[in-house]
Amino acid sequence: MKVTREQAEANRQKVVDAASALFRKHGFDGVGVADIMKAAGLTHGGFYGHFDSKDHLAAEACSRAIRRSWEAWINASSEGGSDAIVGNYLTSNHRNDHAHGCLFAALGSDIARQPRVVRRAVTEGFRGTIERLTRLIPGRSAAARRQRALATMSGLVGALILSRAVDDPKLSDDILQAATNTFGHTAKNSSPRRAMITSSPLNFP
Amino acid sequence: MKVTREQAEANRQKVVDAASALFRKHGFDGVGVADIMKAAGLTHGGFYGHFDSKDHLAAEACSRAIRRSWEAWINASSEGGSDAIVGNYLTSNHRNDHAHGCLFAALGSDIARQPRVVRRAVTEGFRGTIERLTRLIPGRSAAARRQRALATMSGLVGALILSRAVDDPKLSDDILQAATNTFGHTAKNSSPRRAMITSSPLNFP
DNA sequence: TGTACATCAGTGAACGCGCGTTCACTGATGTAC
DNA sequence: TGTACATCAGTGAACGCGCGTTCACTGATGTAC
Repeated sequence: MKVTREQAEANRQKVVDAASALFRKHGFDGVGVADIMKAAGLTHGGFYGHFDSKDHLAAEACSRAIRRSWEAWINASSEGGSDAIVGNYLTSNHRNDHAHGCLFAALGSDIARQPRVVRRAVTEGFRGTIERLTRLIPGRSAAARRQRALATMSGLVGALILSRAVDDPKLSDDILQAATNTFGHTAKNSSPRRAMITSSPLNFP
Repeated sequence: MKVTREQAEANRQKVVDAASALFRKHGFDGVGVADIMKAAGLTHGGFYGHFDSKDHLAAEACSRAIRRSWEAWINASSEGGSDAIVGNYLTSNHRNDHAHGCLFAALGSDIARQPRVVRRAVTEGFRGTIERLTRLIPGRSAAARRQRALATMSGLVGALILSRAVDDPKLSDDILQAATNTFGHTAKNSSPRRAMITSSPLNFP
């Protein structure tokens, strides 16, 4: 049955949103076109009226996931600078909620194996994130700030991925804790601390 | 046709080695049992004489991949300490050769979605790596050294994953460079450098 | 040591299933008059 | 504004393919005598 043009556009957006959550939760190969359409309240047959292929949807879903989540973190952390971002990012809430968290952490090692469309979308999303992060980070020169942004990003993404990979909750917490202390506090050479990592002041996106 | 017991055991090892490379290169879902057996010079039918399931092979392949590669880096870097490890790890050779590189970087974000056997194997491999890394890293207390090991590991894995995800070679190099400067040099607050990242003194495992 | 037989590592066809994609169809929407 | 028709968003069956796994079979190995 046909549907109004606005409804059709709204349905399209629901599909992208559903994909953006499901891909992050189950991986690109762990979720099918039919699953995504079902989550959006539709049937799979109509998929190709909206998208050229599963890969094209994946590219859109990645762009949106990156923009949404990082915009929220960066906006919420604009006053606290990079330390606030680290604190908002490295929470156990974020670790436990793959579906709405950082796409680089949820799908990072898969992206290198994805087709061109997806990699391009992710690369642009990454570039945008780094640009905004660079503005928030202190440093003498623009180059120094960008370098710190790139390194901080690496530390955050790596820590979240490892904390999720590991089977032991204690070890997982240790990883988040170590990364929080190392990347989050300006005083870098401090000895281990026991800051709160169990929840975030920001209910992350 | 039957085969000597030693030959059978050798074949089994070849399968694990093939799997360890192919999984890192193409992902768990990107390679099939038949592909692995073919790479080991066998046919797929004999697979279940050696392994209970694809997942059980994956667990063994992960253990071996982690042990092999990290033993090599740590042994080769034992004199230079953590700086040497960072230098040996964050090379463009390593970035370009997924099949023989760090398993955490190659499959990191997939591991959280793998069955128990695989996650357990990876967790034990990670623990072992951190223990050895902790011994190499300077620091006042054991806790401080372990914290530095965990954070350094996060930085390395994250940087390699992002440098592979990104579509633009220049940006990819920038990530490796930033991580090398940040995690590799004891003088942490130095401004950006142009150290060589294009190749490693060690032809990594 | 030599022979006869049981064992079992490896082979290749087959099964069942899920996936990405296609397609004929439906019926409400949008448009021409 | 009202009517008749064309459009097209969404449906659900179907197709082709690849995958993990099973199984009857083969023939060299290992063993009992």
